[in-house]
Amino acid sequence: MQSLATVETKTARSELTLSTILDVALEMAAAEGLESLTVGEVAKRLGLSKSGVFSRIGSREALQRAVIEEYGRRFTQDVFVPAMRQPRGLPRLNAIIEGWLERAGDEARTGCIYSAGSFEFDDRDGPVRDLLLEGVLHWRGVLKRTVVQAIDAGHLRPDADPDQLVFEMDGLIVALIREARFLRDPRAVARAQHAYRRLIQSVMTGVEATAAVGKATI
Amino acid sequence: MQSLATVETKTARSELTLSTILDVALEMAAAEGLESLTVGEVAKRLGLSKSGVFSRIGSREALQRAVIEEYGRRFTQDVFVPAMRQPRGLPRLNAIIEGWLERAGDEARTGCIYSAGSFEFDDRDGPVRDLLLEGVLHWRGVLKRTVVQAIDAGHLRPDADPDQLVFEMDGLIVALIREARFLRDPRAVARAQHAYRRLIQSVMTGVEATAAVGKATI
DNA sequence: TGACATTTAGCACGGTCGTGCTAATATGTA
DNA sequence: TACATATTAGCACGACCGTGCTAAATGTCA
Repeated sequence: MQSLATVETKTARSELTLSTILDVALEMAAAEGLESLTVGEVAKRLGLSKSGVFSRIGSREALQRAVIEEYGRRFTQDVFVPAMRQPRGLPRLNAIIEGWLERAGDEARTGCIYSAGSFEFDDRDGPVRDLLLEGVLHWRGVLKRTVVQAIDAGHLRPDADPDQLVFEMDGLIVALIREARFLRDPRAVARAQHAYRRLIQSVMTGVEATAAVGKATI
Repeated sequence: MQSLATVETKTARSELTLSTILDVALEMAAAEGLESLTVGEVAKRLGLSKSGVFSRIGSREALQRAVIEEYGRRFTQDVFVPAMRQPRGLPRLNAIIEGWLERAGDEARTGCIYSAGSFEFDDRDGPVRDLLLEGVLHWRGVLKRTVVQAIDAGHLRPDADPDQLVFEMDGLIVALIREARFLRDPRAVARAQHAYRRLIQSVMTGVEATAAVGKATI
């Protein structure tokens, strides 16, 4: 009973350090990958001891999981939440991809945990992979619903294949990140935008849809 | 002088074990990534001692480099060499992509060193990254030349942007590999083929070009 | 068969990793 | 101020890493 209260007081401090741990861990994981996320390195960057950090996070894997979840929250906040303010159909779809490409372009420096993680954990089963997969599938689900809505609204051709479109759009993000980070081509974002424009135009229907694309400045 | 002869005799045995080392290292690197390629694990899989393996390879990094080069040779042999037998222009381009997608589909199980390596070494400079980059740029160069030839031959529209096309095609491979390995979707190859067809048709010119695509059964 | 060169094994070193256990410190309360 | 409690540091353990050094095994040739 009182232990609950004391727990709350206890967590007051430690949660603050926990959140700073998360911050630095997120930065590390984004820059160098989830696998090179290391307890000692996090501690060093914070000026803490290794065991001090460890006692907060519980385990390395728990830290990885926390990082993934926090990254996912921020991603949703940055990309999907703003796009939801756009009207259904093509405008919203454009807003999602526009924001996504923009963010992926920024990540040329910081890195994307989900894209890099897709290749780090394509062969390694376990909770971390599960969490990554869950995030990817979630966003693809949102994307697919948006595509379906665009079809229903008559913005996209009724014979368009939503799964195919989702594959190509999500693939475009991965391709963009590789182009920017590995090949270090500053034109990567422009190329991805160009590819998206071609893709969407090949499944668009009428004139007002074209106007919508223009409005979104894709 | 005689030392040269003795060197040749000496290498007779060791080169055999070296090539088996390379074989197993290639398999490991393809399955789990270049970074998780480990001297002890290679030794264990071969029933050799760690130092026995080490004395052959010189260093871990040298083994990684050897693996990359051998992988590149095989890739050239499997994809580019056969495609070169096709006539210039679109037929050859189709053959390259067709073979590439096919191979990438197989790699759903084995893995692609260059694709995974693009994300493993996007932030880590050094000789290994240089070698990976060299390979990627080389194939993209071949791909670009082929695209230019297809434009010159009138198969592709003269205003087509070769660099943009190369980005999209190479990106498609990366997207396919992620789709197959991380998301484990068996329809990945079909999706990538579909995407390629749409891409190429958006830059094609006439009727005989369409026939060429059909001939290549893409 | 015996001498020799080559190839492999044994072993140790220093390093980093994740993770427990225990002591010291900082904090909040009576 | 003194005490209880929450928070962090210190330290050690076992595992694995790459890499040298030295001895043993293996094959080759006179």
